[in-house]
Amino acid sequence: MDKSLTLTEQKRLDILAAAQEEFKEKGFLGASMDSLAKRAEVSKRTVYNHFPSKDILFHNIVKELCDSFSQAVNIEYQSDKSLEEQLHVAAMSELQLLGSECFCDLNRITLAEFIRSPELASSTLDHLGQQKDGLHVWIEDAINDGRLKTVDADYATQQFLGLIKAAAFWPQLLMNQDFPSVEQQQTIADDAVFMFLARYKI
Amino acid sequence: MDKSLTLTEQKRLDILAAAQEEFKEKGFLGASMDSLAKRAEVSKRTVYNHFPSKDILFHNIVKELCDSFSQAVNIEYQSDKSLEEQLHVAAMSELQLLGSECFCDLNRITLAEFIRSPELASSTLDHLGQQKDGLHVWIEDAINDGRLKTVDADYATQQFLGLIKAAAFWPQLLMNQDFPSVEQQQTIADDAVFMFLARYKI
DNA sequence: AAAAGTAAACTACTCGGTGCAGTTTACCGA
DNA sequence: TCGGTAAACTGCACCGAGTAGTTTACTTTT
Repeated sequence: MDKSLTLTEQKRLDILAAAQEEFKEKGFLGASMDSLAKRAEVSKRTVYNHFPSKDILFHNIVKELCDSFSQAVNIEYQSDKSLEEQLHVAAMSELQLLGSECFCDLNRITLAEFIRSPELASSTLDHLGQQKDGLHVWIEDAINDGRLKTVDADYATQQFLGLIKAAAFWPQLLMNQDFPSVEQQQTIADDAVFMFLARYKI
Repeated sequence: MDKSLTLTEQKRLDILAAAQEEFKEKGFLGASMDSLAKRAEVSKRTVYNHFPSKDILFHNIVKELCDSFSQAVNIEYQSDKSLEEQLHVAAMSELQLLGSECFCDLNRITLAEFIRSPELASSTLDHLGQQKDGLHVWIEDAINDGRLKTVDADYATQQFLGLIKAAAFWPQLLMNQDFPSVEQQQTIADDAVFMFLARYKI
């Protein structure tokens, strides 16, 4: 075996990559198995040898993409550091995630289908095991440490991420806006931290 | 002419109503003209007599729905009232809009298609003439009146609405969450106003 | 030689859209 | 109020294109 994988595995990867593009561009219904096979430079039969149906292929794509983000935003509460500093790191790390190509791809692929059938959304997210958001845990820890007011951590997480996504996610997803520059990201993060702590810091 | 419309107009409205449901449930690609005609209790030929193609029918639906929201959130800056009070009114009025059945329908129908083709999004929004957001103007006025720090009004509007939508729009659209109760809406509005003014009030 | 890949034809649909013959409705002059 | 005409509606068959998925007969990899 030379540098890399067996041919079969390589074909499988080609198919997954082509399917990801196809689904991203045309959505689940619009994607065609013929066009997808052509894209992967693979016979259609080979596609069906690897993935028995379009649905199964789609779920594999979604799962693969989700797995690649299972780590999510990892932030550990540290009682010896300032809340500002820690939250700023969290915000920048979230911004980096939002700006990453493949995270955006995942959302383009899934959100359109999720809007149409929210039950599919919840079932998919359940299946992936709702990884408790790192920020959520951080807020709980900060509350328990007596440094944040006692509030619903879910709700507060929503607010913090909402501030960031309003500037660096939804406009890009829906309106093709450019992703913020690094300086703009700093501003977005600063503002989110400031507003959040203005409301919740003790 | 009495209250009721001519039969032709009535059929037209039946078709539009059925099409709206069909598109909402199945999306543009998933919607079928046959199923839609059956829903409207109308011959398929009649559908095509009123609307020459599926695309044209779709655009009519979108336009109709958009028009019904052209007023948007109307808020007039008043220098003799507190910023808190005015913003709170704006937030509650935005929340009412987000909670309205038909606004949600519009978004279910359009956003899924917009995610897939942002150029369609911007062309549609251009065509509808981007009504300058009332809140945007309000912020500019408040800045000019020297009561808010000088900032990009677009960005600040985004933040304010982001705080609200994070709790009362996206979770409902994507995860089928219940719309916030009136008390929850009060909390959401209070928080958004507080955090916004903490950052921008002079 | 077994396992996997290939191209192309094929099945059994569904869909957007059209044509048409016959029926219903709206309307207008008498 | 009546009768006739034009326009609109109906149902159904039909077209061409495209779909997911299968089968076949053949070639390449391992």
